[in-house]
Amino acid sequence: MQLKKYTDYGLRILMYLASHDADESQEGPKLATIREICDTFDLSANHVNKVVHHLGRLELIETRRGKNGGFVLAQRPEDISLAFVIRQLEGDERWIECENPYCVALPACELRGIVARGKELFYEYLDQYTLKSLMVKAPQLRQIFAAGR
Amino acid sequence: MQLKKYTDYGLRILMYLASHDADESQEGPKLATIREICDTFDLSANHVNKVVHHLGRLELIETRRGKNGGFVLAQRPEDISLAFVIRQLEGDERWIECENPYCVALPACELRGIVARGKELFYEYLDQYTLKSLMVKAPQLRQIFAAGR
DNA sequence: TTATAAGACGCATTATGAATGTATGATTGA
DNA sequence: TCAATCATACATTCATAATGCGTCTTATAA
Repeated sequence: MQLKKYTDYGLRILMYLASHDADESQEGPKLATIREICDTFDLSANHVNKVVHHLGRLELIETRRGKNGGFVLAQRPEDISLAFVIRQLEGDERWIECENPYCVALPACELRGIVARGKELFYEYLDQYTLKSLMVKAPQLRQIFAAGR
Repeated sequence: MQLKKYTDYGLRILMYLASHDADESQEGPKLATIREICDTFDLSANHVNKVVHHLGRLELIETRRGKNGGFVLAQRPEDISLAFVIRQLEGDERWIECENPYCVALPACELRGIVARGKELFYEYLDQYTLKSLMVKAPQLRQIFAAGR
């Protein structure tokens, strides 16, 4: 019972972009690249590649291919809900599996509903927070990220 | 992000025992056996073996070795918190991993605390429920379990 | 006291899925 | 056209959950 690294990477990428965008507010945000992210967080390019692609499909970031390509946030940090990001990247599966294989107790079992409601509470809580909530210490983050490249 | 089958099995075993105990209220509960559980839920004996052992160490059930051995609930269903059972069987790990490998953003990152709090909310919610809460449809469960053997 | 039925428990193996890697295509700018 | 960049399919590795096996210990009945 743990979030996937995949999800973790996605959140880190968004934080990186949020810090990056704020940085260059004058002349519009410069595009970040997969390479940059990998250098900063010491991650595998292939994996980050996939997460970036996924974030693009979710329209959380805008990607641009070709030379000088890259990506930026497609929404304001305060509009990106952590619940949404985590749910999407995790895949929003059931937290407990009752069919497949089928459990005989299922027709009379209360557990499924209880766990499902607990899960919803988790996400409702996360829904109070946005990418902006993660940027409370933005100056420090900018410094960390700048040092990494 | 899903509960382990191990945890699931543990909960099923407890439900089985709760239904079973209530059944024989006259002359004290008869011992259930691993074989019975396996037959009822169609699970592997080896796996159930381990879960039973674990439940015993947690003092949720009393086990008896030797011929005519088996196990019964060691506490009343209303005293067995679902939060406790799930936490223990899951192993109560972090839902997000920030060190190991270490993430550069950690010193300025808000995510860890947010996820940790969400996790606590999940368990606080579960803490409202007990094994007894799972037995709302006890008669139906008894019937299902009886048919299985 | 012996045979047997039960759990205890360590170790080995298998299965699953996350994590990572490789390769190539598509797109864009210089 | 070339090089940089994301897009995407496919393959491989690795971690660990899940399962299996064997043997020990304990308790009871015959």
